Amino acid sequence: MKQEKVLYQDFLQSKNLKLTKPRLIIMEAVLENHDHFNVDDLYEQIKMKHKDVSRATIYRTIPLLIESGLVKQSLRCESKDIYEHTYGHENHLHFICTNCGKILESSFNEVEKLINQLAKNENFKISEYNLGASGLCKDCKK
Amino acid sequence: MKQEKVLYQDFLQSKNLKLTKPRLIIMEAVLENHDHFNVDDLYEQIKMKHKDVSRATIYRTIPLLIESGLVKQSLRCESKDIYEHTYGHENHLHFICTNCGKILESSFNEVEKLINQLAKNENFKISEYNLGASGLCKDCKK
DNA sequence: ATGCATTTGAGATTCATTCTCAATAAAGTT
DNA sequence: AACTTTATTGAGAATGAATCTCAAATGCAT
Ligand SMILES: [Mn+2]
Ligand SMILES: [Mn+2]
Ligand SMILES: [Zn+2]
Ligand SMILES: [Zn+2]
Repeated sequence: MKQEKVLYQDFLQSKNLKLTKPRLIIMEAVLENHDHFNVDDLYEQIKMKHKDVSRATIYRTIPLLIESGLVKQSLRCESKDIYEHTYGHENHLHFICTNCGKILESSFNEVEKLINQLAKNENFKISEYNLGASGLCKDCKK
Repeated sequence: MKQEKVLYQDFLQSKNLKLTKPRLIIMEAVLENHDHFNVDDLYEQIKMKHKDVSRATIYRTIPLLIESGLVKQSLRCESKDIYEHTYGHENHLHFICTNCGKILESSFNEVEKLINQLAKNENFKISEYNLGASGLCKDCKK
């Protein structure tokens, strides 16, 4: 919790970026949110808390959160980019139900190893995994 | 080559969809294209051949090609949806270079097995895999 | 050929994301 | 605490991919 905050602040300083109120508000919202979220979700979440930040600023700040390692762009849903906060969350893959939209997560230690091997064969340096599948969840299967 | 054409025609008939000139032109363009392509790529490719089809029709036809199993939505690049034709192409994963944009492909038989197992644990029925990673290709690594 | 339902093309529309720019806030200096 | 400099913000305009609309064209069964 504190850890991530410090990480972000250090990141901003190292880039000579100012520690502004909106940047802190957005970071806190992101850390509080343990789901997959899009920009509008964040915007509403922040408004609920009686804080206020414009959409433009959220759009501008997300790349910073990504570069600092707190957030990852994870999926696309309903033609919107979806994010999730990653610090402290293990790498995982997504099973997306095409019927109800539910997103299941599943950890992928072994898969990771295999993919690393494939990347090595290609002489490719992975910086981010993007693994998933779509189909039907157990409830929608019948 | 013929195989796919027949498959597509059968699909259209089974859905009571008409076998129109634009639908055939688009299908042929897709089959000739062994790369990853977006709608504009297809549009230009078709225009080169002195054929003519509107963008609107391409947008409308791609879902049909996907449903018929000839095409798969594969990636997003420069905020455009990217497709590739799948019939006859083995399942594969994508390594995308964040520096030069190059896309490497790598087959994933073993990975597939592991993911199938994970899906089984979740009682999830996979209909489409979506596997990849971003990072630096061998040329951009230095 | 004729008639009817489907499909097409052109342009309008939508909507997520990015951009612009005047007003504001951060942070360093006196 | 007031002053300076420079980055950042908010509001709304702009962009652009994808979708929609509707009159004209086409496929297809008779
Ligand atoms: Mn997730
Ligand atoms: Mn591919
Ligand atoms: Zn479901
Ligand atoms: Zn590269």
